Amino acid sequence: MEEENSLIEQRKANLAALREKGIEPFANKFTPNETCAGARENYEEGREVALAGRMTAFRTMGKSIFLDIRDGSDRMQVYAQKNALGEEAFEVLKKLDLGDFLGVKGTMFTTRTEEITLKAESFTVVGKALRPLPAKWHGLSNIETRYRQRYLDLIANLDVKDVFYKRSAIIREIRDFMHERGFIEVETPTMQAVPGGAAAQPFVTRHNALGCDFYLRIALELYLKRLLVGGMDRVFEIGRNYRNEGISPRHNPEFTMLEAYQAFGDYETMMELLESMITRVAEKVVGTLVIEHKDSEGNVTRTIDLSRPWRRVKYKELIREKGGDDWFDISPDERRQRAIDLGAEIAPDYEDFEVTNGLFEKLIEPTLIQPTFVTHLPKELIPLAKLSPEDPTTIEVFECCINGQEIAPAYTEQNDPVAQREALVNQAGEEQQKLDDDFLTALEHGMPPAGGIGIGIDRLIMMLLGQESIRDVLLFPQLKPKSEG
RNA sequence: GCCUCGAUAGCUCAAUGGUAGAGCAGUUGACUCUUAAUCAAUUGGUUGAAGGUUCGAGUCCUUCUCGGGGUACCA
Repeated sequence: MEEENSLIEQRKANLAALREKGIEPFANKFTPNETCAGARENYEEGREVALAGRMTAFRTMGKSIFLDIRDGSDRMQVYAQKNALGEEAFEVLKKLDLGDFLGVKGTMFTTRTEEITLKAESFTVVGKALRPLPAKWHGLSNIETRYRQRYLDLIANLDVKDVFYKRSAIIREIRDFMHERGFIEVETPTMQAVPGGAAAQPFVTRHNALGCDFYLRIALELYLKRLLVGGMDRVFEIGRNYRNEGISPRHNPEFTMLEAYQAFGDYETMMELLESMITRVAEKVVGTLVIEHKDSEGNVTRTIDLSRPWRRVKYKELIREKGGDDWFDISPDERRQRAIDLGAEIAPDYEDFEVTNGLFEKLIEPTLIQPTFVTHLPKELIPLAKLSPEDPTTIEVFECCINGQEIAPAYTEQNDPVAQREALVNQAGEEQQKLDDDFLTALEHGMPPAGGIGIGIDRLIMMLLGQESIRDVLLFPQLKPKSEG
């Protein structure tokens, strides 16, 4: 990026040498008639093919050369002989650098070591690499370079590439699933005048022509509910949320969320939806319901069994399990002390329900490795859901935890505009959702009862693919820019 | 934000406070079935940046930059 080094100068010299011979190393066009994988599948001795790819290995044998080219599908060995290509072309080939893009025409054959190989009859240089690629054997392991220059990571580490191919397959399966269930996919504003639907710090941006600030959305919820009011009974959106908060192995400032709303459903409808969706995606993309997470040495560190049915348990039961049967009978001060004694970090300004929730988030959630629907959370925690008739201090919601993380919350959505306004106005705790009057106006026009769910797609993918950091399922995780000089 | 660990050749890594090194790739040469090709020779460094201590600093100290982990914030 900065000053030249000798490796780059060498490659530039090779580029100039090619041009001097009248060869344009960035040829405008070479059209392969097959992929490397296709050529392997359709192998037939003597079959003529044209393949193109990046040269990733180069083994000269005097008057013959073995080299590898790689495209998006696979690798293919190419065999080049001096007397087949002609002396001039052979000399050109010898001056190519690892990383150059090459088109090769020739015929397929099998070497003595039984490797399917393309015997070159002609080749075209279609893209010259002026910088060296990471070493082929040690690969690229510097974490910062892997994230800043993800393209190098994708070239050097095939398992990284596999993660992102699978990420694509997972999202595609999810879309197919939702469409089969009669949901339609919509797109709602990412720039919002009132950032609602969650209580997170937003990013602010400025619209010059309108002369006002907008917020990047922190949730999709309130716009999708407007669509329920409008008669779109089953809607979903897969989109980016932005939260101006800390970065960690489980948090990136922008992350992908799926939210779905189904009119005349409730939180139990959403349980069935989530179980069906995730088990299907796991079977189709990962090929199993038993997910193994491994450490860097390949030892299995945890096994997640997604077989149905998943555990269902009430929030208060889990709290009593961890905090004692009398947890809800003792005084708030005693609860605070007990939470601290148990090892939960409790800030001095926490209100009583936050103390209990601290116990849940710090000491219970991380232990929920197997899929678990935690239901009936205290009403103070979520203002957008309906109270539970059997216990009106709680709401009809679940948080689905897998792999020690919250993967998906779902509610029986509040559709009473008066109760909704009250819940938003009277929110307890530090963080509050902003009051979105346009949303409340929409509710006053009548929203059907509905079940709604939000699925953290990145965390879901981490769980399914055994990745320990959200950065390893995001192609370009957020990093601080390198300062100049 | 706080705590902590780290940054050495293109890549992966060494180097008691005492001459900055290895493998790979690169360069030159040999070789028409190699595939981490092999063999021979060889180039390559402002040790993340700036100061300081010392006869002497990659190594010790201070500040800064970037990154990893933890923690706080994230209903």
